[in-house]
Amino acid sequence: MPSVTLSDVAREAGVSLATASRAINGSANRTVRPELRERVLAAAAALHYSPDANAQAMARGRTTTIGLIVHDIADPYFSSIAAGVTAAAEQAGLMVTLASTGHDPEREIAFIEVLQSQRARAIVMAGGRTDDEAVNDRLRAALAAYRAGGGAVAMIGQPLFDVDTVVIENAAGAADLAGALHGAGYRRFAALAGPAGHLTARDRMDGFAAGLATHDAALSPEHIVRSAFTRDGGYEGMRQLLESGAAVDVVFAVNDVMAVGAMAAARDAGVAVGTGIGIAGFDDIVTLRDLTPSLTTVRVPLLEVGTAATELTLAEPALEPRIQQVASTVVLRDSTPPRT
Amino acid sequence: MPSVTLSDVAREAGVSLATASRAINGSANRTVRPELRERVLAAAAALHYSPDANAQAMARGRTTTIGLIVHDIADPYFSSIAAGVTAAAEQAGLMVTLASTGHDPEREIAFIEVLQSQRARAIVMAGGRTDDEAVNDRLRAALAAYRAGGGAVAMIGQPLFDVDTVVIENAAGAADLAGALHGAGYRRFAALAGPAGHLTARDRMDGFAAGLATHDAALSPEHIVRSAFTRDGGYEGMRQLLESGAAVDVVFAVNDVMAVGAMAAARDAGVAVGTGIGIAGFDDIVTLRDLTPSLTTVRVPLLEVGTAATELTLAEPALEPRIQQVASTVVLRDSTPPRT
DNA sequence: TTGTACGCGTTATCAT
DNA sequence: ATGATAACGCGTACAA
Repeated sequence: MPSVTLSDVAREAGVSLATASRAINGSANRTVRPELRERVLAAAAALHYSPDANAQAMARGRTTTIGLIVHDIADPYFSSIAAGVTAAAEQAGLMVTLASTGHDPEREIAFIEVLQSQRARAIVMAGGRTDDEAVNDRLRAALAAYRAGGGAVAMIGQPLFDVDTVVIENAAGAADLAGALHGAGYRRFAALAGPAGHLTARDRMDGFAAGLATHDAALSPEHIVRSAFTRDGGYEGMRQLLESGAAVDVVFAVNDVMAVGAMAAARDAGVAVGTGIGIAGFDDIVTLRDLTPSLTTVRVPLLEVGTAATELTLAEPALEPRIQQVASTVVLRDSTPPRT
Repeated sequence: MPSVTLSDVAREAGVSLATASRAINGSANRTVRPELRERVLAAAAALHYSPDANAQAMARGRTTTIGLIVHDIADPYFSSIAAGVTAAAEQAGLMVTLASTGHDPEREIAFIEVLQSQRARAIVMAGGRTDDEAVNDRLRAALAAYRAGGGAVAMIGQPLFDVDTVVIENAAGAADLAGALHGAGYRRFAALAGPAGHLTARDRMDGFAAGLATHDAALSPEHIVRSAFTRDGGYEGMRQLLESGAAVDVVFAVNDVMAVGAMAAARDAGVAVGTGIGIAGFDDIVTLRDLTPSLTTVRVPLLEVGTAATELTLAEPALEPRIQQVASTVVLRDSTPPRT
């Protein structure tokens, strides 16, 4: 209601609007006498002046907003990334606008358009993509339109959209994991591979298989079960695997939450995780570090992934899309004890 | 760069700016002939027109933004709330601006001011407060200034700031938990009480003690240990408790992540959780539902808390601050098996 | 139903 | 160093 404007401050201080503006934003060349400056600041304080960011955005032609689009902010994978993004954004003096899409590409597109309307400086997009090229094309188009308007974009995951991307070493990490498990004495492998079209899941599976191949081991097709990329998917997949009576000594779940579901399924089936059957995941979700047995996984520095993506969008635009790899490292824990 | 404005669209469609505006925003009384309307929409599509949200905000005098302030978005407690807020916001056609403060009140205040600058419609603030009245007063002042500007505020936690609040039944839930544990046969209680000034921790402790009193049981002071409101705090507190050689059969940690730390400490000390010593938490963090043994806790419907808070801010402003209780319910699990 | 013109709160250009 | 004043992109009385 008592929306006090810069004009009010100027009048109160007995100076012109221009001077008030200069005194307050204190931009580069603040050509304003200290005396007046004080008067203005005092007036502003007295009137409880709060600059209107929207008006500033209009006048300056640029906002102070960065958009973050994730599949599900309640998922620890994404919330860790979000923590990195908010930290980097604050560092840069930006506010982050959060969109949680519930895995719906339509909403991703809608949010991109909204962020474009807000004239957000940049958009960070996280979350595994699928191989649905119809959807991908529309996403590409939305991003292209946004970028045409001067916005920067950074993706997190795999380099799919010809924009700056923070690439998570899914294949390499999974390959390393395969090697480590083989080194620990495991020989009969199975995998909870996630949904068919899921690219992250696919990369991890491919990497795991490649890693096994390095050691003359292999993953027979009947030991690969597909299910949702979620805790319940992991549970269901593991249940099926156990029910099939497959002779397996370790199972790789393509992410930690699926591994958690798998552990639960094993327990429910009376199979001891660790001694009875090994289970490994991917991501190293912090909240899950105290599971029993502790979960073997591949650590992805999610927080840094978030900050890296944010910084990418803030850097000088490059001609070529930048690809920034972040290393993933194997963490062997009790869910895959050495097999003698 | 090729920032196409409404004027461009109007010109392209051969109509006035006003008509273009009416045709596109399609507000209540859209007094525009279908024919022209089509022309405008076609022109907008052809030119890839994207309305400038900032300009709209200025002209309309209100934004489409709601702010969310949390302590740490990576914490599952807050990310669950955030999920509720984003969902409710999308429902209402609003974008949420996220601030993760790292538990720093100074940054909370700073963010409130930024959100005020953005002219955000509302602010949802989550996160336990302390009894530091100096800080609380400054927070109160910042919120008052924001509200004076016409913004709505909803807090999540305890009714501390004379604003609409979604109150989590900390005391009642803890009391119920105490009763349930007593009913399960536990008699020698201990508690990891969190930091001294932490109001949420205090409420839960008070409730727990009250619940015990109902059953003629009690919590002796030497069985109350104070430590950080975190996983590591729980670990450390439990370690101290065990080291002290206290004769205890169940320990109540004032939140789930502390309980997780406590479980880890018990294991490291060779004490079996469940059969050896009972452990209970508070919150029922979803990601933690697959712990072994499964954790007895008090469920707080965090997602609904988030949506409820959001809806409170969007409702017609009331004269009195609204207080909305959300029920918390005891969930007995394997970490506190019946004691015979 | 449509168009004209003003206002929203700032920044920035250009004189002074 | 300071002050008018023109943008910025849009919504909306008011007039036609």
